[in-house]
Amino acid sequence: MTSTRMALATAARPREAEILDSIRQTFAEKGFDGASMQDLARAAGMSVGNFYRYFPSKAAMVEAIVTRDLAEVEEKFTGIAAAADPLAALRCGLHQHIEEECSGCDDGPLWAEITAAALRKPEIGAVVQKMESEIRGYLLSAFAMIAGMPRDEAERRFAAHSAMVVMLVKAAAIQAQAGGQVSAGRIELNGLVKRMIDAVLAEVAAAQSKD
Amino acid sequence: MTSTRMALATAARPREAEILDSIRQTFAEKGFDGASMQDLARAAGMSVGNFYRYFPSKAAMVEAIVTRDLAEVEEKFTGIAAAADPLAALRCGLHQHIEEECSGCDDGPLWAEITAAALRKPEIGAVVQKMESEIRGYLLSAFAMIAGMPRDEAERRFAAHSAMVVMLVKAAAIQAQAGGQVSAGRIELNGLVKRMIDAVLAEVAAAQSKD
DNA sequence: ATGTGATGAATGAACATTCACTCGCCCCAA
DNA sequence: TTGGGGCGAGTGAATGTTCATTCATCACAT
Repeated sequence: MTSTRMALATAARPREAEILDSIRQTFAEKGFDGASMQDLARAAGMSVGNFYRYFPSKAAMVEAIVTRDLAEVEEKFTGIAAAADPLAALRCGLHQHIEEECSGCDDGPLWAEITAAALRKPEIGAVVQKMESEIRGYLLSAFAMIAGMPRDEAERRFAAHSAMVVMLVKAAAIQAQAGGQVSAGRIELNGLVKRMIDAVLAEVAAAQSKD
Repeated sequence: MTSTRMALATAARPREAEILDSIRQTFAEKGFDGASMQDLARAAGMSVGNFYRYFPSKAAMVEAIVTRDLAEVEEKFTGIAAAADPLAALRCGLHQHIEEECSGCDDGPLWAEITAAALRKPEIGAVVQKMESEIRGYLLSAFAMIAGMPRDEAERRFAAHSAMVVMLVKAAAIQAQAGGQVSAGRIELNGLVKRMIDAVLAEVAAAQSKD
């Protein structure tokens, strides 16, 4: 997804999206509280005063980031829902996401910041909350398709499974950016994360035959 | 572990430990960058000037926090190593830790902050890195006992497993503090986390019979 | 007296937020 | 075609606040 963003960076596209990219990077580099308004404005290539016209507060920035990412996620899930084999498509999509986070796309620091900020600032907590619950919603819809059960039954039986997938993906993204282990260790861990995700999906798929 | 800290809070114990507790809370409440030196000093019940005598920088505070927590972890692992059934002891210890993080002990925000800060500030990254690699080391030693293999073989085969356990425990602690889901949902997720940990441990234990 | 642990006011830098202002552009009357 | 006038993006200096860090000073036990 980052590649898409990068590819279009030079082309004509709404100003706000470009600004959003610079905000992402600045938050990732300096932290949520560490990034000053002047840092953010300068990174966006504009004056401080004008910057306030776009984002009156940091919470508004997080909201914009979340909204855009959520749209990308939704797109992916509509693709999965339309696939001939939703289970395979979901599995593949998740594996790919884990791969991407490991190399190239460095969203880990950004989400570490946002996660931490969400636990302190209620406005941000609410925004992040909403995002995660929407993603869990997409997952549950996919689970319902996979297990061949009504949506509300999937909700009852697989709420924890959806939460686990979200948690694993986020944790893996954050962990992938921790510089410590050699690359071999990271790859091994990523493989294990993928197997864990497979195990969660297997439990969902197993409900199909039982019912 | 928090309970231990709390119980001794009023009794006579080294000053630095008390200060450390107040620092933990302040970081958790205001964030790593959000907490000013004056905030930290006031929370510790002392003047700003004197505070610098104890901790000349925020990195030093993180180092002290990490060092103390690491000592607690080491204690737990020596207990596990001495147990009649190390697998059961490790499993039980991990489950208990997941339980604790869910209710009562709110270390989630603190570790979210430290994790985020570690990705930005190299000094903190190094400290956190060292802590996690030591914990992975304890886990690997336990794995070696459980699987009945030399320590270096465990290191080769289960590096990812140890990293996964650390990741799961941390992610669960952070997730447990996110206010969104009702308590029922949290408990379900905790149960699934425990099962995931069990699955990882089962893989380690399974190596025993094969070899 | 003297050393030790503690204080909190002082300093200058950095911060969030506002505001008076410029400039380029487009629409429309003449 | 032209020119004036309004509109909105963009500026950066000004204001009052908070920050990290230092240091002259204090209380007091020895």
